[in-house]
Amino acid sequence: MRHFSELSPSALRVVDAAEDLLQHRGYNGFSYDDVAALVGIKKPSIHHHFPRKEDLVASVTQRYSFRLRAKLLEIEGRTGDPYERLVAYGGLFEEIFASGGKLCLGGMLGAQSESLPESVKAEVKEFFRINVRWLRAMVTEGQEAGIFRTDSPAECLAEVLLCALEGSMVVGRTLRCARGPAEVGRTVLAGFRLPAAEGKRSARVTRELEPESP
Amino acid sequence: MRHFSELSPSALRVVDAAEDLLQHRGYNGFSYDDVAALVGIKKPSIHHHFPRKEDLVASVTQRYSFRLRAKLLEIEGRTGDPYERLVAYGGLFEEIFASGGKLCLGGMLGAQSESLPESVKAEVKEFFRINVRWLRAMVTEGQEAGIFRTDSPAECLAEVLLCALEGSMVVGRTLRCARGPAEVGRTVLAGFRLPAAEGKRSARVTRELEPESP
DNA sequence: GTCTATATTGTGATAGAC
DNA sequence: GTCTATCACAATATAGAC
Repeated sequence: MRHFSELSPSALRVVDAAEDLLQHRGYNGFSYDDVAALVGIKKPSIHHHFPRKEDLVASVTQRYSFRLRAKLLEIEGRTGDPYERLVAYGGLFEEIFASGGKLCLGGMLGAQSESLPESVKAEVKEFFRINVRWLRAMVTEGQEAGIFRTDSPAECLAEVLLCALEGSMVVGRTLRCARGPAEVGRTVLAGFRLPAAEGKRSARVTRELEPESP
Repeated sequence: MRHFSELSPSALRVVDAAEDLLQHRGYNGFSYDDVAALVGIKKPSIHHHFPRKEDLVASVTQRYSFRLRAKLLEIEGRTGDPYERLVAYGGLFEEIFASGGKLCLGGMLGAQSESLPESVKAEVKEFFRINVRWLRAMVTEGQEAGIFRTDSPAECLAEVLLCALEGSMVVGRTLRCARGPAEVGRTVLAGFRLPAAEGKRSARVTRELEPESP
């Protein structure tokens, strides 16, 4: 697959439109006609940029993961405290959800996993791996700093936060009175903290993240 | 809509097949032909029982909620301890997920909410309401018994557990190494408990659930 | 209740002109 | 890059016989 950084301006507008449609309606919930209508060109022009739907959605997901990495880096630059970083991470989900009730692209495609072409499934898997890897590193820092519980492995706490945030969008989309991702995230994180750590900040915040290649 | 208890044996087999397809592939991920193939009859016979897809899926969801109510009652009969009850609740999600990687029907349809007919959306909403109402009652009992944190409202903790369990199926379906719903549920619940309450059981377990009508 | 046959529309995709 | 025209097929849905 061509990397999205090599896409033409027109192709990028197609990716923008497809991303929005995907987050609202899922893989089987939008058509090339829908994309064409949003972009303001005709259906065959979409096929010119992305011959198959599979190509288009894989590109959208690839860019989505790239942007996630940038946001995680931005959070790392904003604060060194692992707890604050995880709160900010929940803010990413809140931001998406508040922007018109969109679902996380990973959550939407993950739910529809069994209807997806392999290439798309692989991109979704990579998206979740990026999340879990980063979260695990943050939780590990918090545990080593003595502010997080250690009765569960870091990876388990990491996945719990991810699952709760993904789920909060699914439930919140249907149940009007439901909490948003930000509040769900804060509540989950409160359960991670050791009672003695209330108000405490991490002493060791400069530890580098492990490199991304497995 | 006709109540599912009045459905003929043939119609029930249609509902069975549609439920399975819905949990695997979602609303736009299956067709009347798929249902017909599973049941072993032809497409127009499906239309005879459920004229529109909307009718079929609404019936599936209605029955799904009914069965949930039965399972919640069964849990209440099994143990009086609110913590144990919530662990058993997580077991319901584990059971679904372990049964061929199915998603919770509510989670699947909730994600695709914006592609659903109104009648189906209403049934999904009711499904989530049943969950949250029951969970809130259990959490409240745990709080009053002094085993759960009270720094968050019962409804907030209730929604966190629901969201984490729904999310665990979405993430777990894509990420092979992910925790299952049961472990996610137990980890969330560990975060609900007050440190002093470790090993403690609720003293007051006979409180009735509030009636279902709001 | 089930079937064959058919209508209608939508959808992913291609050919080929500009 | 974009278009018109078109294809092949799948999907929801209906008519009417058995």
